[in-house]
Amino acid sequence: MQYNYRNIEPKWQKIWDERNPFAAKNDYSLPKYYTLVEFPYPSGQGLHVGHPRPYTALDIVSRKKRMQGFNVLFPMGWDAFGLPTENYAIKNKIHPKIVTERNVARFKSQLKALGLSFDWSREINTTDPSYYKWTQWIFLQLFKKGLAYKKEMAVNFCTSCKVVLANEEVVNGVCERCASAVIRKVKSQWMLKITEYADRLISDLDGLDYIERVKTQQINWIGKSHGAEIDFETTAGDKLRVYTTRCDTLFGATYMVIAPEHKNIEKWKSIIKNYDEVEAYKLAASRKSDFERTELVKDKTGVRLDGVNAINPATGKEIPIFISDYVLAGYGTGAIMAVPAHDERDFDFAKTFGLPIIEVVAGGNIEEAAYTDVAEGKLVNSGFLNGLEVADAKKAMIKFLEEKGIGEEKVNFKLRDWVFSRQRYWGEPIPLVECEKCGWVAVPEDQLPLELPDVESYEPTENGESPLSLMTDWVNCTCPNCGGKAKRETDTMPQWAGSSWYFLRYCDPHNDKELASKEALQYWMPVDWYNGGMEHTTLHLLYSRFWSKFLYDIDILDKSEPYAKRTSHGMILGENGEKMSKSRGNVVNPDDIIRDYGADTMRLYEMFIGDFEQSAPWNTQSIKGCKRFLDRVMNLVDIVSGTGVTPELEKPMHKLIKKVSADIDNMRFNTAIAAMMGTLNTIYDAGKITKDELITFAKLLSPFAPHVAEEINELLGGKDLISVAKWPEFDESKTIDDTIELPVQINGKVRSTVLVPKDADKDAILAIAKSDEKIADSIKDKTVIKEIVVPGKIINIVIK
RNA sequence: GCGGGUGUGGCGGAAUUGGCAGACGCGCUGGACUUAGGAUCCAGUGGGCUUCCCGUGCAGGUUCAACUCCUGUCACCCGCACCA
Repeated sequence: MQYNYRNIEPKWQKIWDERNPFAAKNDYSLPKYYTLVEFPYPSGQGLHVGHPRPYTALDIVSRKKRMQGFNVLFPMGWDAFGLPTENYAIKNKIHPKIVTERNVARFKSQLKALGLSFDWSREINTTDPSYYKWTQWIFLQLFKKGLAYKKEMAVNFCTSCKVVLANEEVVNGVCERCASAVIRKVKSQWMLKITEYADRLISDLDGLDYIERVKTQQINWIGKSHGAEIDFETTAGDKLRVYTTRCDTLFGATYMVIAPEHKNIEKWKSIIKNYDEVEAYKLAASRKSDFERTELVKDKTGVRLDGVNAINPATGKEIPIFISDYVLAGYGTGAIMAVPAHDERDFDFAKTFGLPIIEVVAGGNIEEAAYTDVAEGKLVNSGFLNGLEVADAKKAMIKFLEEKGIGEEKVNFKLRDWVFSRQRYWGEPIPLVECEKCGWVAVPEDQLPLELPDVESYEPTENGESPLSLMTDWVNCTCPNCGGKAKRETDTMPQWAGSSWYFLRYCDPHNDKELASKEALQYWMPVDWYNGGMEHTTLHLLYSRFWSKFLYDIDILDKSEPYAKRTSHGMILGENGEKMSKSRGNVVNPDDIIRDYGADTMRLYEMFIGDFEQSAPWNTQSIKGCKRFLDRVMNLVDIVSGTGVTPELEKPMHKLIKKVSADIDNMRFNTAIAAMMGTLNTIYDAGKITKDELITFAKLLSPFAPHVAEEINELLGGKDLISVAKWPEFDESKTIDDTIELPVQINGKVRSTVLVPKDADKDAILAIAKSDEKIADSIKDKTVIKEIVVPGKIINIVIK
């Protein structure tokens, strides 16, 4: 039976569209399963073959769960605010809304051509005012609870374009579009206090089924560290506070370093003798990003503050103070005590500047390198700490600091608050007004959504303000509080905002009273299985968990964690093994693949390409194998005869059901397909198959290649959709062979294999092994030292 | 630099988690069918000095047994907070 995918794929897609068998039901008494994939940013390039990999994977999971009787929610939408659309709009003078509509239409038709079982009736779009009304509403709740605040922040500013740039738009320190110098400009920005949730974001990971590397990456990103803050007296008559995780090494602090932005520099201006030099260094540092600054370059740079010294509170000695850009203003107190003997960065700096290196923990060779091991070594040269282990020394030091009132224990996080302002047009307007009398005031909730006004130009303004700031009619307003003169906030939200809660909207996407009804949220949440890229592990995943916890705290959600399970797929690389990108010219368009091989083949290949969690290079040649497999499966329709069980296929079929079911649950799609290929070969060897067996085979195949499965089912007389048929079950006893082939090793090398009954005991197995001709030959005239029999696994005879 | 990960035939990968390394597929070789083959079918396919030996980035170690565990080392990939 030849099959023509160009006819049958559109045919079944149309039928699915009409009958809508994949819509999630609003019957909350059914067992539910919520599968989620990251909704795409609808870029101008359309889908590339990387997109369908995770979509197909969770489509397979969703289809299987439906066939197992679950009420499945598997939705799709568009994360459509963002920079590329805005830049395209600026360049081509087209409204970003139009650009977005176009891109969404293209993406949607491409996704539909893949036969994905999304519930399209729940489609959402973050740029839709009926959606971002609730994004704004959540922001207002954060604002009202004091979790949104304004802070001076450095931003990238192109001196030529007069535009605030994203980090990505800064390439080698210059503007991506005009190659002019980029400076760090200080602006007042809205911030969200995600750091208040830092502890919970770590501890609540405990009960969750996230793959391990996602958990560790989150924990490390949040970066909880235990340490102490210590005050150092200075010769300027004031104090300089540092944060350290190694307060035990205080006796070894031979100098101090403060960040170039540290406020004391301004304060000490009159007593710093080399202020010009310091100022010049500050300027140079302002041109670097944090990333460039912490990158360990060969030579550390810095300038000593001539005229001010600090006093080490442990030794009482005067030590110099430097500014250097390896110390960041945003972490800890923006100042450190430098212990070159036990910190690599301090060691390098001390070597460069010829500063004293004093060993205070024995165990290393500080002539050669800093000794940073905290598990081993005792304190030396450290007064009252001498002889203590590092951990004990830390405790003793904290006690000392607290008694003297010059410091205390302190927990610090690497996690920083979330910069929530963008000086851009294509984002959700921040629904706040600044009143001359009342300060920042929330736009009343009944006035939401605060819609994005139409502007003439999407370019940010001369001074780096958002394009919205030019719309005086829109900006000038009255204060909702006192009725006085007020101005609207003209910054917009980052793209992260809309994606921080979208999974909640899917639960009840058309609700105009609430972001979603309480019942819908109680029923559907949490997401049972969320798959997405590793690149979203630290930002999107953390931001959305943060918002969920906040919504839990204000009683919108009854669970504080949004995702019960999180997995991550590997990237599909170009044929040359490099990341697919337009600039590398190695992008493969799924449209071409669907045209030449069909959607089922494309789906199958993307799942067969390798371990789902690992990246794999695309190879158009290899697709043929998947096409051949589907052709051969279709051909079974011609040899099918009778009903019931074919004796030689009974066990292979039961094994296959078991294997495919387990592999889907464990996201081992590649081996599930390999098993189906193997069984198909067995069927061909047998040369026959019954109708019942072929239908079972089609059911197992249907999550992977749904069009082919539907077609086979129809050809065999099936009236209902196989996509929602009952998933096959297996009989465990029929998956076990009566005899097992066991390898027999001599001295760890396989010399023969023997067939043993499945329930034979060790002695029986050994006897069979020894009666094997080859084995008997090997052990005669030799001394047997040891005999190892692992039933079901192996026999190893050690001889001399 | 910091954090996370990967390394197995010509290629993508598999190996029940310490038990036959290379399942399944691509490619390749030979054959069948054919006017034709970039279709289909059949057989073979890690390497070598082929009763045997070697082989999972590299160097050691533990074990009856190591792709799997331990120590060291090299290479590559992803993220680094205004790309999404």
